[in-house]
Amino acid sequence: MITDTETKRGYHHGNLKRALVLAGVEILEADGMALLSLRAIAARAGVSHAAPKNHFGCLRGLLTAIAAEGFRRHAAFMRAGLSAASGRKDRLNAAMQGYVRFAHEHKQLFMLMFSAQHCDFSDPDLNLAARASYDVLADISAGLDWDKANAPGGQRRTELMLWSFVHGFAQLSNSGLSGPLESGSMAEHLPFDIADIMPDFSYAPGPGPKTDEAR
Amino acid sequence: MITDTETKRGYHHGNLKRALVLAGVEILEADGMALLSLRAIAARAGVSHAAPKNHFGCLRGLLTAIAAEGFRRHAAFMRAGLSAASGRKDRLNAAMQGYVRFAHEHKQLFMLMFSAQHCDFSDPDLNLAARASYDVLADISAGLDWDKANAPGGQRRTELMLWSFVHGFAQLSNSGLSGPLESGSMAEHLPFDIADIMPDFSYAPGPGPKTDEAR
DNA sequence: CAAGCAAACTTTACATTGGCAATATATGTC
DNA sequence: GACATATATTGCCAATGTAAAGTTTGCTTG
Repeated sequence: MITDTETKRGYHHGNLKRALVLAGVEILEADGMALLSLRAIAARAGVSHAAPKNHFGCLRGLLTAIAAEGFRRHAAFMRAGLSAASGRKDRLNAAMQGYVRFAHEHKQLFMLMFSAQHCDFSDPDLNLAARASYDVLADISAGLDWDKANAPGGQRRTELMLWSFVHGFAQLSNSGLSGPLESGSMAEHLPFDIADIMPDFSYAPGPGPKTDEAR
Repeated sequence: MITDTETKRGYHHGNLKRALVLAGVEILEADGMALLSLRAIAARAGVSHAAPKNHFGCLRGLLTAIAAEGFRRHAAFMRAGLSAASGRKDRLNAAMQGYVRFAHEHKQLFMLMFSAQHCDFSDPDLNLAARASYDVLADISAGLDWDKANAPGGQRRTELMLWSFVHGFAQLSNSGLSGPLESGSMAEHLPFDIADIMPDFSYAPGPGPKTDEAR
């Protein structure tokens, strides 16, 4: 019987599909995107460079699978930081800080995860993983009335706003373009507390009239 | 005398450096990033594949120059949309909408502009161009008191917030990851009016009390 | 148990790519 | 006009992704 661990017996690998994804992540974290070639991944998994074709169609398919793994770790990362927070606002902040911290601690993987050049975003598996990651933020922001207009679809817009904001910051601070703009430590975490910049947000338990309690 | 236009006389090109950048942008817009090879760019400019080395060191250098050109067009794009707007709030909205619209109408170029894999963000020229683009948003947001805490460095933080927000939205809507989340038309422009989501921001001419003109 | 068969992996081959070195040609300066 | 320099070309190389054909393994079926 073949275990799920890194077993490998002779000709047949056992679980090459998983091994390739893991090898890819390792190379990504160790050497960066530039050295993440199909041949390098295959070599690290101990197979020939043509082996991946059986499990993923081409390089793009393999990179897509690696990105999906990245999204799963991304979601887990946010949830882990979340468990320490108690209040609703604290939880929201923790999730967003986790988002940025993951991007910072796994620059290359994060870069791949959002690279349309390398990944196929129409892939169901990647979509599912990305969606799960998005849902972490969405769940927390449930009931958060950030959209004062309270228009139909306001919840979705609030989620998308949160995501846009935190993702843009992560991307910019990672790119180094915001580097010359700000001093170093700022890039490692969100320099904003949601409660500071958005002092008027309020949690609305029901679809009642927008309360202006926070002013 | 050699003009700045697409002149080319015999062996020496005249202004190959510029021609290569333009050729790169054209290929990018027509065929996408996947076909943007050093050889393809050189061929389109009508020179051999080794010619670019004299002007840019390697492919990375050329791509960096193309990205810089992208940032200049990006800034010009925002400024163009800006001229139609009158009020301060309208101008802020116009700039942000312009940001997103440029990203949408020039997906590939926008992608390259923020790709750390292809560009050298430490390049002075690219930095200058990116900074100029950033300054469009920064100028408009001058005096915008978004940071309620009004802490020292609040202006910088406000700028960075705006940039993060609009850039994140552009990136996500371009990636198609927000596609399954929202209906199509939403991706083409910011579904938020700054005045809607931020009804309490106020322009502070001096350090006086924040006026509530925007409601 | 044997034969067949499909899946998994390897080997080989090939077109394309970016970079390097050597060479050729044009431009400018004395 | 001659020499130095900038500019561009040719030829070459290692590395890459993909495709096709060949080999091994494990499962199924008679």
